[in-house]
Parts: sequence; C-alpha cells; structure tokens
Amino acid sequence: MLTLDYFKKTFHFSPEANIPFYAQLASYIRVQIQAGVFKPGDQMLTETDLCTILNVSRTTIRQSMNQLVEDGLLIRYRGRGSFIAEKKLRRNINYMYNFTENIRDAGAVPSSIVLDAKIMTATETVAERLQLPEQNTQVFFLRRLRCANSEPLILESTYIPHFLCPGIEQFDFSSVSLYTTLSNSFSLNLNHAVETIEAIIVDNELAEQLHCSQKLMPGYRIERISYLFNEVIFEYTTSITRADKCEFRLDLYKNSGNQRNKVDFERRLNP
Amino acid sequence: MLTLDYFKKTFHFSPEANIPFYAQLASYIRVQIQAGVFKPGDQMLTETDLCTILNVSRTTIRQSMNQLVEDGLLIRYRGRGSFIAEKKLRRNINYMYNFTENIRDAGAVPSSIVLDAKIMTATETVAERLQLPEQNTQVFFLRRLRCANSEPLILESTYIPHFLCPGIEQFDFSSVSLYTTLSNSFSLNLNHAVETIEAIIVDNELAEQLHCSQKLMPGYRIERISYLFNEVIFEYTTSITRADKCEFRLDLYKNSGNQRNKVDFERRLNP
DNA sequence: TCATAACATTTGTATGATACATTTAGTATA
DNA sequence: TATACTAAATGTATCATACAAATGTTATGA
Repeated sequence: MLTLDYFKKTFHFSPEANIPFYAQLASYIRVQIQAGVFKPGDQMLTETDLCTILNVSRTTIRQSMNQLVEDGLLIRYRGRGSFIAEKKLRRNINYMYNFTENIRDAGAVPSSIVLDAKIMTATETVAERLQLPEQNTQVFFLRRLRCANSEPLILESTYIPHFLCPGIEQFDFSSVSLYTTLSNSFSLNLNHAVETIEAIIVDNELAEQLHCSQKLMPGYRIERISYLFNEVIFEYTTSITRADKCEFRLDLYKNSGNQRNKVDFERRLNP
Repeated sequence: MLTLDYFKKTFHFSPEANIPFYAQLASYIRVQIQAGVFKPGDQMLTETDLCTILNVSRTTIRQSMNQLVEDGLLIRYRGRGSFIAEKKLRRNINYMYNFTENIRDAGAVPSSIVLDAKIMTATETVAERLQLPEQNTQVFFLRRLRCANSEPLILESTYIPHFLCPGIEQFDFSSVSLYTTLSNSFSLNLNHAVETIEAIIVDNELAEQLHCSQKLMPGYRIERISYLFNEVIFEYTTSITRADKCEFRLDLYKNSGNQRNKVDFERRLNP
C-alpha cells in the first residue's frame, strides 16, 4: 500500500501540535512500517514525489529520511530510490547507562536492593577519582545490588560529593532512580561519562553477595566517572557484574562517505 | 589574534582545490588552533560576522562550525557565542579494529605470529556464524598470536569463506594486513562489524599460548562478525585477549540538544 | 541604589530554493 | 549484440528567510 494515493489520504500534518513537519513525517512513516502497511523491500515514494504531494521542499523531506536511515528503517540507493529496510539493522541504542531501562529493553524485570547508604569521608582513591581538592571531603556513599528478574547481576558502589547534594541521604534508592533524583532535586545533570571495563575473576566474598553458585566466576569490573555540563565530576561508581549473565555488544560501522566511524554499544543479558 | 582583521587576511578560499568551502574553512580554523594562534577560551567570530567577511551564507558557516563542535574543538553557547575549547575533550576515536594502528596508538610496537593458515571445511559453528547456505563449505582459516612489544596479547582465529578470496592462502599474514589484502586483492570492503565481548577465565592451554605466568587468568573472549556493503558476512573472528594487559574504555556523551547519544570506544593497553 | 523591563546580540531550529554531480536503469541506435 | 544516450533518483553544496531561545547590556522607575 505504499502508493502516492494512500500517502496523500493518510498523512496529515498537524501544525498545532508544535512538532516540526519533518518529525511528524518521519513518525508517520515509522508507524506505517511498524503497522506492516509499508513492508520491507517496498520502494518508498521518491523525494521529488513527496515534495510535490506534500508541498514542502526537498530539504524537509530529506530531513525526515535522514532520521529513518539513521534508525536503519530505510535504505537509500543513489540512482535507484529508497526502500523500506529488510529488517531493522541497527537499533537506536541509547546507552547512557540507565539500569532500569537497560534491563527492561532486555526483556527482564529490574529491581534494586540498597545494601548501604551513608555519608562518609572520601578514601584516597575516591578523592582522586572525584578530583576533590581538599582532604577529608564528605561523600554520599550508596551501595546497591541490582537485579534482573530478582537475580543479582551487578554490585554497585557510588560516591557523590555531599556538598553537591545535601540531604540526598533521605531518599530511598531502592525505589527511586539516582540519576532522576540528582537531576530533579539537585540540578545535577549528566553531560557525559567515561566507563572503563575490565575482566576480572570475582573474589569469593563478592561472589557470595552476587549469589554465584560456581567457585571461580569471571566478571566485569566497571569504573564510571560522570561529568556535568561544565566538565565537573559529580559521580564515581565502581561495579562488579557477573559475566555469566551479561555480555557487551558493539556495532561498529562506517558513516557512509563521512569521515567518522560510529559505535553502537549495548549491554546484553544472557538467559 | 582571533580578530576580524587577522581572519580576513589569512584565510583564503581556493575554489580550484575542489574541496567545499565549509571544509576549507573548518580545516583553516583547525590549523589555527593547532598552531596556537587561536587560543583556548578565545571567542570565535560570530556566525553573522563570518557571513559578512567571507561572503557566504550562515548555512555554510554553520556546516563548518558543526564539524569543529563534533570534534570538540569549539564550544557554542546560545546567546553568548562560540569559543575555542579549553582542551580537546574527545578524541576522534576510530575503532574499526585495526590491530596494528590500535597498538601503535597505545605507544607499543605491534607484531604478529601466524600459528596456522589453511583451507578447511567449516565447522557447524563457523558455518552458522558465517551464514553459509551449504554444508561443507571451504573456509580460509587463519590463527595468529598478536603481540604488543613482543608480548602475546591476543590469540585470534579468523574464518573467511574461501570462494570469496581464492588464493588468499598464498599471502603471509605475519607481515601484511588481512583487511588490506581482502580489500586490495579481493575487493572485500568492510562496511560494519558486530563484536561481542565476554569476560572469561582463560583455560590452561590457551594461557600457555599467551605466555601467562599466573594460573587463573581473566580474559576477554571477543567474537567479531564483519559485513560487506551489501550486508553479506565475509568474516568471522573469535579471539582471546589477556585481561591483565588490556581494558576497554567508553566515552558516553549526550549530543547537545540532539536526540541520539554517542559512544566513543577504545581499547587501552596496560603497562 | 537596586530591581526590573526593554532591547540588541547570538546561537538554535525549521524551512524554502537552486544548481550540479553521480549512479542506475531503461531505451534507442549503430 | 554491444554501445551510447537519456531520464530519473539520490548526493552534495550552497544561498536565503523567519522566528525561537538564551544571554548580556542598558535604560527606566520606585
């Protein structure tokens, strides 16, 4: 049903929605693909056709199309036309480490157990990682066991300078999100984060906390340092993840024609 | 020296170079920053100023600026202006897995030892990973020990359908690059690759091959599947990396304002 | 004096338009 | 049958305009 006629009849631009034309068009096409009306392999209407029937410029049409190509829903061939992708090649991976969403995406139920939550003096390592200028700075310390389908997956220790978030110790982080709280209650908004992933053998004590049955368990030790928009560090987290439950996937691809390669990164749960 | 006058005097567009205006402008600014003429913290000329003195439209100016912002050389503030970045926040990481470059970037000397190179019948796993339609397809098998500063780092086994590269067995992959050979001699050009990283405990036999001194060595098992431009798989590689020598670093950042987050990925060598 | 309102400046976003390059597929011609 | 031509489609480079949103400065009035 990917015809000029069908398109004209079913797509309607709503100026009152305050969403730009190109975004509405992209969304419409996305829905049509999801609903199975536009089928994989179908040839999309040409850009100039769309210009004519929708009465917008090619710039605007291409802005829509670029989104869909980015998301892997559409494939363009110069000189031939654009086609609905056979299968979704790339997911729009959104790895800015939100544990809850991450686990949900993997089809499991996330939960958290707070093992410790207190204000303490920064150890030397913590002070170094948080780049604290003064000695004996107070930090908020949060230790959580993070589970997928009630099974322990990650043991996570977070350190945040307490002067950045006074009163944070009153929140219950078994039910509310740490990042949401930091953003909403303390205006600490994540800009970027650097993670270091290292393979280790989980020691016995930690293995017990993670409910591992086998003696020698491989695992990931991940350090994470998070920055605000002004490049100030506001969080340091170190975590141990069971390797039998989790792997990492990278999708490395060339930016067709462009200079820079891209990486999609994903944490995957094993059954 | 970031003045209107200096800019006008020193920047000259060369139409004969066949490089678009926006690229020449971006390159010019890059050089000025590298040479230390434009200093960190300096306010860049405003977009409209640049329009006026260079006599091009704002679209073109912004196309240049976008490149520089992407590369982390420029920071823009709405309502204030654009400024030379204090330091280069992000490196343009180019992880499309070139072992040689990767090791060199880390400041070590790369080398490879070919342990095996032969034509064989694909095992079930290999056939599945390469999505070979027929049974008993011949594949080229290459097993290499890859070293940094003569120390074994990765043990790598590669499988390539032989019908895609007949005669490949005559190359000596201890000295020439596999990817370069595939591209130059067989027109097999990498489009994208999917890697799966998993933490393991390296078994004794492999540990010996990797010259590990300790008994229980953590490691990474990485599977890599590589695709041509038409999404045909042409390579399957599985490798074991010593975890004591290597870690992975992710730089996750929000695309200021934009929808999609980005990830820079890097393999780092430990001393 | 100090808070506030008004304004100019600057970047961000959305859109229109044109010209030409490059690739592909189909058609006409020798 | 092979080659050459041509139309069609996407790719790239550019110019133009209008308005939104954030910021810093300046004028105004209590």
